[in-house]
Amino acid sequence: MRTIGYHHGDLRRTVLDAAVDAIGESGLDGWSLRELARRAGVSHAAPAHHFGDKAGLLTALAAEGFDLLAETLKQAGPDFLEAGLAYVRFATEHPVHFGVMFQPKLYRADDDAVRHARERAGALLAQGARAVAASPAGSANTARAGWSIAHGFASLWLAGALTEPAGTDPVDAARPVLRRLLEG
Amino acid sequence: MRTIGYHHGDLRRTVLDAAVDAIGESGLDGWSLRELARRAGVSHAAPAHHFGDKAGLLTALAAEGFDLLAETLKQAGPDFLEAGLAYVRFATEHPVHFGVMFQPKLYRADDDAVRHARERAGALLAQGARAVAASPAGSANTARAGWSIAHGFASLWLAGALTEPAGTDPVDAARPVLRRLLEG
DNA sequence: GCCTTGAACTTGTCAATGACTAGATCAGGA
DNA sequence: TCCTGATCTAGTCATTGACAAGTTCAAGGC
Repeated sequence: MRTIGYHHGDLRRTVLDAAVDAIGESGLDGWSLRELARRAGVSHAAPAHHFGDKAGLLTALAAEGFDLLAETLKQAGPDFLEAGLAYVRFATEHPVHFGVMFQPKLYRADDDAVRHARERAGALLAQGARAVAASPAGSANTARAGWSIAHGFASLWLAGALTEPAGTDPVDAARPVLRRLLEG
Repeated sequence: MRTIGYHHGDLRRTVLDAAVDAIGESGLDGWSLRELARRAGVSHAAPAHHFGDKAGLLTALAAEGFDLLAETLKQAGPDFLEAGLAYVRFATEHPVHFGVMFQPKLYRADDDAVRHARERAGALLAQGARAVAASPAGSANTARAGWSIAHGFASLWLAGALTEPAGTDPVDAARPVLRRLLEG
């Protein structure tokens, strides 16, 4: 990969990574395409070639996020608790992706790449959530309950709403919480 | 209340409402202070007098949101299921407030009004979540589980992630899901 | 009735941004 | 060698957020 000269060589990835950094530092409002271009050392219009506009960049981020989530869920297997913990791990390890993914108004949710990745993750998610279903009658609601509790815990954790001792691992903190759904 | 003349009479509320409308229509990126000023029929700098800057406006929105949530929870009483459904109702009836509240990077989370309102809502929330706790030992985690499942369901609903028949009431849809936490 | 005071709002301004257009550079294949 | 498409630069314009300074108005003291 070349880093100097007319052609950057890997601008798309570089800008994407810079966006994750910038959003992670300053939130979803604290970044600009021009700032990303400056970080990458290219002209202010270069990112537009790869992403079109701001929404296009977030669309790419969302698609990447659903892909990463699908991979994480795949490795966790079909067990509910493992899938739920994997969900929390993904969210806390990729907070920017997670934050963008579930705000469809920020990007083009009907984009092909996004839709495909989302469906792939959705299938794996349903598989994990189905594992917690006792009675077939309530399986749909049980699946929703499983997704909700994992998603809710991750969201609250990222929002800083859960007061935990500093240094606590979010996955460790999530385990006894997710278990509550199994025990009653 | 006067609507014409040099003094608007109720600019703060008008701009706040306009912000909710604008964000509801175009998302958290699709609005500007100047657009809100135009909608309210005042000069482009008028909103700044009440909110300082963009983050100031979102801070006011967040504070209002926590207040509204506290009221809703108060009416629901200490029962977990009722509190959880009230939480979902609040989120779906005030999606913009809800969306802002749990993105602390968008506003000044250490603002006095916000902190006060958040603590008030938090106390009521803990009360509702405690009602689901069976064993005192697990009560902290059970409370977290209750909050997580309600928050998660609301978030996924607002994100359009839950595929329900059109016209379904979110509170009705949430009831059997939240119940899963009680039944196991 | 007059003046003071402060809140509410306007006008003017500037750097920064998003988006667009046209053009330059480069790599690879026919 | 030339052609084609992808990649990036340079230039531009309306819009925006933020700030400074000035204007209007209401309410209360005298």
